[in-house]
Amino acid sequence: MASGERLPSGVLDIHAEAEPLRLEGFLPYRLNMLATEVSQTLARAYGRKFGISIPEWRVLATLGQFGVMTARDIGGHSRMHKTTVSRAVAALEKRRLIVRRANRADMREAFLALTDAGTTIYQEIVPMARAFSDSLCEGLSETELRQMNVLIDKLAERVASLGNG
Amino acid sequence: MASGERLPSGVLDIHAEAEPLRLEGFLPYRLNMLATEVSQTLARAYGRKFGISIPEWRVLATLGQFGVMTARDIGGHSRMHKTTVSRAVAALEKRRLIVRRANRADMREAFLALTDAGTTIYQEIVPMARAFSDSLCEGLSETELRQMNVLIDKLAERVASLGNG
DNA sequence: GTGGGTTTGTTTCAGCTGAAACGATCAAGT
DNA sequence: ACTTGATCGTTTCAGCTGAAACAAACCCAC
Repeated sequence: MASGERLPSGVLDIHAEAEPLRLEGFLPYRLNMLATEVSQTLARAYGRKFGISIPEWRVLATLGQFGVMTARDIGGHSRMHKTTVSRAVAALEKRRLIVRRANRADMREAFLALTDAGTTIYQEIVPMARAFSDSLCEGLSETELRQMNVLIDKLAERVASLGNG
Repeated sequence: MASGERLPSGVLDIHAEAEPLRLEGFLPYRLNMLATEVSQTLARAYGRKFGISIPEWRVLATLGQFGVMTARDIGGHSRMHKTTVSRAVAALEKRRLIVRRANRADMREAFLALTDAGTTIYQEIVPMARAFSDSLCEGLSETELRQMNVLIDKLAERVASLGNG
């Protein structure tokens, strides 16, 4: 049976097989393909150039944006698992791209911040990331871009409520 | 400096720091967050119920859609790495959800197809996946949904050309 | 202050992933 | 037929991921 075809009205086809799912038209699948491709293409770019993994880039990006943060807050903002953050932070600290300073008011956590070297790399990656994003959005009108962001927000809100509720 | 603010025209601020990147407004990041959340929420649903991983579900879905295929074609259509396909196929075959039949015309490859048990599970997952997708798209108008698909296509095409060219 | 429960961050461990090497098969040229 | 090179699929191996266990520090009621 062709997609979109209908049974004669009033007839319930209890015994018919379910219509097969066309994967390439299935929104969750389409979203995931696109996002994976986008993410990996960008990651290849800065990975080749700076030897930075995705979690490491996210830590750099978060610290570049907010200045000083704890590992917990970095994870919260960039939605990374605390173990992922812990390892990315350890790697970046070893390469002296970030520093860890004690919080005397709470010795469990530590304040993290970019070093000068870290800031330098950050400021090299940011234009690369922006150029990539701009190039990606080339061909989308201003209206389409706004629409895309609205749609992402709506879907994100929806999936969050599906996951929890 | 606030986002969107401009320097006085004619002035190049050679020495100014680059504007920090707002991660939560950065399209590649936003896309990835959304897709990951959508994918994992759906995977949790059929994972809990049927003990099926994402690669396994993709193999089932591809075979459910196309009937008989080789591992190579499954990977090509669902964009999975050949080792991922190989392992998903082995697991599904062990559970007798798919069968492998030799291609006498080319003994390197094998024809794969759903068994009755595999078809049964497939036909149970499909409505669940459809319901999830429908529920996700609730709140999006027909127009917005069309627009979303147009935008995904445009971005996918664009990122493909960025990756290769 | 002490004990019980919580929070921050690290480590351990088991599972997943993909690059690379591999065996088997095929196709084409000689 | 034999060699060469490509293709299909599996296995190996090294790296990444997150759940769970853990240590250290915190908070608070008693």
